[in-house]
Amino acid sequence: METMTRTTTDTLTIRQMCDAFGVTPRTLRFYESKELLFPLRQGTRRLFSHKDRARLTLILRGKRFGFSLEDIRQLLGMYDPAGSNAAQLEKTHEIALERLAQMEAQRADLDIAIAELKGQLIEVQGRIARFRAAAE
Amino acid sequence: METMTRTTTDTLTIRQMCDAFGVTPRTLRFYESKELLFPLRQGTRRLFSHKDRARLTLILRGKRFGFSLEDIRQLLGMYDPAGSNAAQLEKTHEIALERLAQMEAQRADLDIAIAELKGQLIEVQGRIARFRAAAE
DNA sequence: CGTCATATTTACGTTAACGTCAACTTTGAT
DNA sequence: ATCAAAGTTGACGTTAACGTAAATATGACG
Repeated sequence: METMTRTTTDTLTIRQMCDAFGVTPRTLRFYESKELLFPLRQGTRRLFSHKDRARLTLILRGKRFGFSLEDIRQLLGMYDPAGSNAAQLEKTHEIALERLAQMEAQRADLDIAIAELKGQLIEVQGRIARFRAAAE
Repeated sequence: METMTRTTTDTLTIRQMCDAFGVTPRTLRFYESKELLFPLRQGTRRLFSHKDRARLTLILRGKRFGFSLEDIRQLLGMYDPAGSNAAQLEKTHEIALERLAQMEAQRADLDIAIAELKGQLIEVQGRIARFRAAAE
């Protein structure tokens, strides 16, 4: 039969987590070691909560934007209730403002790049067409 | 028709290039070794043309989007007159279409991330405000 | 109970993208 | 002519972000 992972809890094993997000166990353990994820333990085994899943979503998205794991770790502080003192909150706020500016700049940059790439695409298509026309 | 002997440097030395783009000599030499740049030589010294500058602009932008140098190298093929045969052009076209899709996906993703980040910012600002209110 | 799949820790290996030195050579200015 | 500045080629070092392999543990199942 199948291994019935009938989980009454809303936590995922490391394998379920990997399947859900398309990453390897090594990656999840690595992220935990870097304090990006904080899975619970059932004995020695990791159990990933909903919160971990939310964080992993943000981590992977951040990576797609070219952010380093350290950048991402600091950003994740915002989603934590951990900011228990004023100084912490202030710093988190500062970092977030900085990242926001970064991302908006990146967005503008991206628009330019997309426009240019489209232009070049048309160019290349033209060259291909002329190639074909000359081929007969 | 036109005279072409000018003293105005149409090319830049490696140092001028570094100052203009905020990179190190090592980086430029590295990019050359990876066939991303093709500076001319005056004896043993490198001279960077306008074309090299255009390419470097694209390289640095690509990096900001999280593309690898290899990804970027392939994309740069589009800006070359090097696509001398049909197969080459076709492949370049294919790669460009792929990157374009990637970038448009990234843009959509970025919009979501920006919106979420703004939401969290408001949250954090609220927490800070409450902290201050409680501090008196 | 023994087996098997799944998990864990430890630790060394790998790739990309440069940094950093060392040991020349070249060139412009004095 | 010389001397410092700027440039060159190796070649080894470094960091981030994992990969990979070995030895061990644990829990479910027949």
